[in-house]
Amino acid sequence: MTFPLTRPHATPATEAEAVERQLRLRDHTVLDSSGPAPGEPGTVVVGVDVAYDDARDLVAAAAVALDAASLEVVARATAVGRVDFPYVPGLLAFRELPTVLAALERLTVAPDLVVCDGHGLAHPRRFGLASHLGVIGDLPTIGVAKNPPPPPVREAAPGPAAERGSTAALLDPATGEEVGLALRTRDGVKPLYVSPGHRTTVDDARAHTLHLARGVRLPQTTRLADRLCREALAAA
DNA sequence: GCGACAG
DNA sequence: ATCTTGTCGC
Repeated sequence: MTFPLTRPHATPATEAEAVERQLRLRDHTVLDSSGPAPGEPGTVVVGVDVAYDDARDLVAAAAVALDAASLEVVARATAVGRVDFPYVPGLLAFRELPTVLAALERLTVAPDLVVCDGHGLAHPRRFGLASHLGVIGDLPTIGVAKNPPPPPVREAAPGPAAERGSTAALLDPATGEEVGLALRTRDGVKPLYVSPGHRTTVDDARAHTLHLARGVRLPQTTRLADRLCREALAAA
């Protein structure tokens, strides 16, 4: 696949420059349109993830495409690159996206939805990894993270009930706006933190995540992409 | 001033 | 993210 308003993302030289770029891209985020319906037959859901090798300074990315109804794998792709931006909470996209984009370009099918391993709207500046990928690739995206977003985003008081499907709002303390959800995908386990990225809604993030995580905590997309990028890294 | 901080 | 065995529970 090819990317429209895209490409040659020169890595920012400083954190300040990265933040400026986030704020500029943020204006292009679309949050008032719903993505595809969960489990819609014929739609393609793609999971992306990355793995690092600090010793060799390498990063491997994987994109795994599933049929939204059957959850069968329909395509896979990987890419390996060099790490050229440090890990900075709030600026993950600049570390991971170049390689993720390379993997997505090698995918032979067009994603109807991309599930990212990280936050979307639930981000200190409302523009997490999932938002960034969505805008850059003009793709519907959602963010699914294993840990809460960095402050000032905070979880609404009573944590989610212990049952699968229960939620607690993630709020922007300044505006009171709901930017995502803590979502339990299995009874009695730690919740996931989901939020819309681009061309999706909070409820899309919730519904798709639940649909993709049947009997397991993490979405199938994330599990498969995680496994594949580790393999790609080991083979590099 | 000190701590917290997606992957 | 990554380094890593066994162990508790359904």
